[in-house]
Amino acid sequence: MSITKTNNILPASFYLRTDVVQCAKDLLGKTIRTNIEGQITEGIIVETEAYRGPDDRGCHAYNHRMTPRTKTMYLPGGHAYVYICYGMHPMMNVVTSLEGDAHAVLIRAIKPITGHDIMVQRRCMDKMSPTITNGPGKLAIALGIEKSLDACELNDSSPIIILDGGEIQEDNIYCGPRVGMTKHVGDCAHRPWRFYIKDNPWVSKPLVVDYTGKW
DNA sequence: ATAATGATTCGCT
DNA sequence: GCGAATCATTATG
Repeated sequence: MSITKTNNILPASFYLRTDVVQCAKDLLGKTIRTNIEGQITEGIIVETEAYRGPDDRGCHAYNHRMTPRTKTMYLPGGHAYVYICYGMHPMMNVVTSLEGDAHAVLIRAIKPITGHDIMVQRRCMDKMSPTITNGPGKLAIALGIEKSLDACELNDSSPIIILDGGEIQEDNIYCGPRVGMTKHVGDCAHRPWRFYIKDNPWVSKPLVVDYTGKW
């Protein structure tokens, strides 16, 4: 994997696109950086999932559901949607599309590139290992992302930003069913909206190699 | 006010 | 591979 990182923040136009599935693919290879009280950590996004309210049963905003939690998803693209899962795990999502259109991309795994020591400490590990950020809850902890950052905008003065970088070749993107959709009936459960970089050791789960970028 | 659920993780077998 | 941990969030009364 040769991924280039720039120091350019992704422009608002990246997030304001109306195709959240495409945004999820395009976020692969980008760099997420947090600055939490001066502690800088960065990682390359290697796995994502698309959630598309209102027609997606797997999405919190399915059927236009509006609650105190989900209202963040209705913000315009370029905001963070952070919520707590299983009562303890923070999940980092990027809101996309236009205001009122509840689409978001869950970041499921990153490859650490800056601030390894800080991440190891936050994860209470004694050394770097692939398990440090290979899951949505894990990477959020490693990056210091907490629920209090919910609804914050991803601009140059935000504690969370995403930097542009080289695009991943289509041939190097695999897709498959999203994780945790088993109970959802209908074809929503089978929509291959989980994306990951092929053969990347930092993804959360081994490949479910049924697809190669086609659906 | 109460009960059910979960876009997970970790430890143990 | 399996099950517990643990509580925010939601729906319902």
